[in-house]
Amino acid sequence: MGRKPCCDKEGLNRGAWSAWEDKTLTNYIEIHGEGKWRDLPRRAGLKRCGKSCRLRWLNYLRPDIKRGNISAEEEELIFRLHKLLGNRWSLIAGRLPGRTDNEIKNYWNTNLSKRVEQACSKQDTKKSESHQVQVIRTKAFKCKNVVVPSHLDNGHDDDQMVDRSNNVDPGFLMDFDTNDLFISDQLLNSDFHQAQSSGCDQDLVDGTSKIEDFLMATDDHDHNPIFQPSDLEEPVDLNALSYFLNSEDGGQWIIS
DNA sequence: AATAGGCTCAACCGCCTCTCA
DNA sequence: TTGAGAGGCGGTTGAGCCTAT
Repeated sequence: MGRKPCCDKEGLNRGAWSAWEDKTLTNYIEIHGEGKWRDLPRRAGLKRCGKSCRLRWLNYLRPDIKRGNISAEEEELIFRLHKLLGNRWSLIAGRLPGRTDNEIKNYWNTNLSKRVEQACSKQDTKKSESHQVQVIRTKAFKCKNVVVPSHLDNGHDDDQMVDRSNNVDPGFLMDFDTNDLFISDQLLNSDFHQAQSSGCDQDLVDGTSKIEDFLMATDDHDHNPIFQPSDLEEPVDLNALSYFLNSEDGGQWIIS
């Protein structure tokens, strides 16, 4: 009944890892390499679940793990990537050498999320005065070429649509059911100078500029078959974004 | 010095995706 | 094409540490 557990939990150690277990796992992986996690505990002589071994190695024992405080630069990058990708911790971690998804997730939950909440409450106050950001977002979703799937375009007003896409940049629509990302023609036309001159905040301009770079990079059809001009009427899924982030071009624009 | 409450982060859980036979 | 198993992922938990009283 139900799914078979990944391993027999009877007689297995749980909780914090001992120094001996760490050493045993490290020695085994140094000799035999990563992978075959299910068999690894038995082969290595560890009384642990394979998943537990994998997690311990990836999050703690790997030699390239960077320990210590997150730098201001890393923090800025996490902010930007989270704004773009949402809670895609592994994707975010992929852009921060030596950092793990678990570490970034913890850091976000304990530090950055609070600051974002504070910033949002400040922004709400600001919005009630000028409605600048709201206007820009509404414009984005009213552009004629916005790709809106029929099951989302069900008569909700713009505000509700914006609420669903709060974790990505304005001009994007995130379908949380399918994880598809939709882009408005405001961004496709790259009218960022207008957005800038209209007085929207710097984060908005930075966010849209990043996506402009993304779209320009994906114009290289030979090297980026995932996203082509003919696809503009189709949703851009996050795998495409992931592909870009993991490409050389992606690294350049994130780091620069 | 004792302790209650808050915080951090390693570890676990369960679901999802990918791979391969 | 399909189903089982392995790996990967994000959310959650709880032990241990820190801080305020």
